[in-house]
Amino acid sequence: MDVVSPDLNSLLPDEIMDTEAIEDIPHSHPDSTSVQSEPNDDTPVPMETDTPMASENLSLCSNVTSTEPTQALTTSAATDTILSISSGSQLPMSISTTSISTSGLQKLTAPFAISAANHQIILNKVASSQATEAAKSAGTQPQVIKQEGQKLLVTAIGKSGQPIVLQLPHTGSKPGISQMSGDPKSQAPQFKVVTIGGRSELKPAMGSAGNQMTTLQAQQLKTLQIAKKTPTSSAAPIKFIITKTVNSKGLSPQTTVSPVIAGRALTQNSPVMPPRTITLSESLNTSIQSISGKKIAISPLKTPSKVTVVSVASPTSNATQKSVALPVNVALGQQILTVQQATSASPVKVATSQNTTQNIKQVQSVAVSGVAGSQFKTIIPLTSQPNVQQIQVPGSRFHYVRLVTATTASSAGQPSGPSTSSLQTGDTLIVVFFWEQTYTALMAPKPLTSAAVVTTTQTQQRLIMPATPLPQIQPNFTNLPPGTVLAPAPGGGNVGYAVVPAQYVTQLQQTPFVTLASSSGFPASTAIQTQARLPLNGLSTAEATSRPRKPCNCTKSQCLKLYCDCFANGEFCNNCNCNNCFNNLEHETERLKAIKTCLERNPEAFKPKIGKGKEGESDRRHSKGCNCKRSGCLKNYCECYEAKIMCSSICKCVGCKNFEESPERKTLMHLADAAEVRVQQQTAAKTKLSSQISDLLMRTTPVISSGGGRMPYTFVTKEVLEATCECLLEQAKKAEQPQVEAERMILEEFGHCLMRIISSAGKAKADCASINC
DNA sequence: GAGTTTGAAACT
DNA sequence: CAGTTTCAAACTC
Repeated sequence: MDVVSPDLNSLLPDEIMDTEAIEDIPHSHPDSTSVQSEPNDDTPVPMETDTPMASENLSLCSNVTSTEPTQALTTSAATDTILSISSGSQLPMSISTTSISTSGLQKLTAPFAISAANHQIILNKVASSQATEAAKSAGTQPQVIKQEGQKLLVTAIGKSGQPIVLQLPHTGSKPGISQMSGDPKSQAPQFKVVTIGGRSELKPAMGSAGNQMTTLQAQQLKTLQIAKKTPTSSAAPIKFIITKTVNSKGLSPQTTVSPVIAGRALTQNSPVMPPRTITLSESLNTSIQSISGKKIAISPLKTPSKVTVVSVASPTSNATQKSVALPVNVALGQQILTVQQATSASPVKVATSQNTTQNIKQVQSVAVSGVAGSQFKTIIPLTSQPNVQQIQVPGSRFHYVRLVTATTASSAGQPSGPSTSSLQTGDTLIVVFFWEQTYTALMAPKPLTSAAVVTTTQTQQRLIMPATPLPQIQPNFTNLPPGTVLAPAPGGGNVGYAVVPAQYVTQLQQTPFVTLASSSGFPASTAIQTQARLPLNGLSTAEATSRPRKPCNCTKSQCLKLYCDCFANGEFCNNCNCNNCFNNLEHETERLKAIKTCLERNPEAFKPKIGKGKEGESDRRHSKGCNCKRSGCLKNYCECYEAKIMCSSICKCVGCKNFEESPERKTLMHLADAAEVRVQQQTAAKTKLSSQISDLLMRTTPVISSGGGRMPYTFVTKEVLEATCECLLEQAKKAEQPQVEAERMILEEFGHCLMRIISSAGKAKADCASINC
């Protein structure tokens, strides 16, 4: 019953394999700077990242010591079941994924239970009903996972400053997370949604001891929630999908990453100190492995502060996937941002479907499934998860889900209630993971170009991160230019992450492939709108309008060098005049590489050259100083002058006239000020005129945009035009002569027609038939 | 708009 | 690190 293959055992650290030992390991304090449990150097740790840091182990395993390897579940006919476990390290986890065969599950006399010990999340089967009892004692409704035909979806939610911690209290033999009482005979596929993250009130579900809970609370542990799903008609094996794991503070020993099949994790690892390494890993390793009774390390969290990002299912086809590790390191000062994508070398089996989606809806969870039967499902716990908000974008096939903490959601003016899901099969889910309020996400062009992207490698999801320094990742993370694409999707990578400041989303929205900007129906209270101030209906926000950017004209640099102002400012080229531009989402790989190169050359390449003084502009100065020789620093060639600051001692300019007492400078400044005043006056006049016109239109058409009213022009339908023309012709016939009189009558009639149209529009009763001569 | 000037960025 | 080249913006005509 407890089966762990010898090979697997050899790969797993002792802490994982020996649950008894794990239980005995005391919890370390969150603030503790010492690692209480060091990884066993002698034991290869498959999921270990290359960073020798303390980490936490997230494991799916049996709480029972595996003494019967031969009992490992063998692949059954129903091979849909996939237990995906990913490694966050660049080293592909050989045991990263595990498939659970239905037959194997049937062998289990006891249901699976998720237990945690020694900061490890252990999904194991329970040999007794203790788990159920424990859960009941904890006051939680026992969650049942069918042994057959069920899919277990595990996800996690992170929050700003408090990444999800995949840590569970030492439950020992009393896993209280989920209890099983499934009907072994049931062939109907069922879903179990394991939500890691969310509210603290769910912690009792963990079934952990009181002291353990304390540890968990201190660690801001996110709870596991297993939602029962109604069985579906088709028999399907259990599918484990761990989408995200975050560890805010590492108390426990080793290991790293923990993403899953389609899960992706951005983990920031640091022993106890601020993380030195940021690992954004996508683990698509889907090596199917038997799990019955085995201990399976899902993804050990290697270090304390881990920020796991998102996890949108990456649709996979039935085709065999290649195991590809695509580490992309972005130098961030001393940090290394690692992006890893790994696909499974083994055929990925996907289960499906609309039934799944519907079932998930029943549990108020969001499942994203691919199309054509080959899909992947992402679990997004919406149920009783105040920190999850679905963002509906009318007209878009893509669904956005915002994962925020309650605090963030509240500050963002989010509705308190959980959002419901309306995802359909084939839809693409975009998870917006907010650490800060400025987080937002957008979809890459590729998914929009083809429906197949949903299930193929073209699918990309991007995480947009704020330009503002992240408490967890700063300061090095700030070196990343806004718009940095963290995870390219080279060679058909399924997922990509883009780090883009929210303020630039507006810019991106203006691009053809951005879909967030949509018509009415976009929730005004959504995070994206409130936080990123996304333009609506193509209208630029005040922020966008106040920040005009000159289009570049690059011809040779591909806009991937600092010659390009767009690139230098961390922006994507948009409406530029550049040629062969690579500064866009379509060239994520190249752009990322260029950014990396620039950062290697100058870690502060993307930092503002003009530092802000602490007390007003007088303290503003160029970070490097200028080197002007001929311009006298009184032309825009000079970066100091261009920034409207005076040269400082660090400048190496020759013949500088850009100093306080310079008469030339004063003259130029006066001229510039005068010109600026004129421009402002002109702008104000235009704005006033525009406002007056708008006001006039509003008065004439009071219901143009409210209450489902239609825009005035929408009333000018073909029928209306025809009727109007008939009226004019009729009037012309009446007039006959003289010509001047005819023209007058025609114009008058035209005016009458217009008035009728306007009147109809105003009454929101557009009826073309009403305009009759 | 074409050509020139300029200085930062990139390169050696 | 200095010198040179490349580049694109600023500028001039």
